[in-house]
Amino acid sequence: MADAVIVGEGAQRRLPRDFFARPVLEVAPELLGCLVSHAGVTVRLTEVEAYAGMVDPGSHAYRGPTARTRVMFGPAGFLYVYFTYGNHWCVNLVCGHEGTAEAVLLRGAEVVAGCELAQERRGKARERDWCRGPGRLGQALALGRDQTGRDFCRPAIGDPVDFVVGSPAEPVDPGLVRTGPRVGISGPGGDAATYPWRYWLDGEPTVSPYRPGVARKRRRG
DNA sequence: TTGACGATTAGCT
DNA sequence: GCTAATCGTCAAC
Repeated sequence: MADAVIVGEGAQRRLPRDFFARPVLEVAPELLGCLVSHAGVTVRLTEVEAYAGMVDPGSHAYRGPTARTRVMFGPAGFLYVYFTYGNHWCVNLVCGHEGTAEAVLLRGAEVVAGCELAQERRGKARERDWCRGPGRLGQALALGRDQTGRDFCRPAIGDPVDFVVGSPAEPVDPGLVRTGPRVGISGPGGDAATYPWRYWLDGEPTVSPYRPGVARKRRRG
């Protein structure tokens, strides 16, 4: 059953590449409620953010491809995992068409299977904080540098540690979907901070707290 | 080769 | 509420 996410007695189908190969602003809200499984833990997404590549000053891809961001410029259906603040790994799902560098950052989720593993990885954190924030989510799912570039639309043959994005176990009420400015954005465009490209499910305790980006001095040069 | 910065978090007041 | 921790990345030198 490498082609599905297992939750209890149910199995949700892996989302196909066609699902991700669309404009990121269409894909991102539809990911809410979807199941993500990796390394023995399955979560239900409650919060995501869209990043629109080279036209988005808030995106890592804004300045064009680098060794780190190259995977974002490839086809949809691959993981972009980046390291930040000396401690944390954050995971993105590459979307859109090749060359557009669009991606969805997974920011918040609820653990629905593999609770013991998630708790072990998250130490003494409370259950609602296991995946509350992109760094925590990455830790609970045991994601790191090795996962960048992984094709999550195709079963990992011979690899017991698969990464799967599956359809929701239960339909999501569209009336619960909220949008707002993205967290921590303070890029050179300024306006990027105001784009309402953060999506979350209203009332979910696993949605991370909003924090505006801090204004910084211009980099030298 | 260098050093400022960061799509954050945990811990403390 | 505030801030230290921590290190990969990338632009500048």
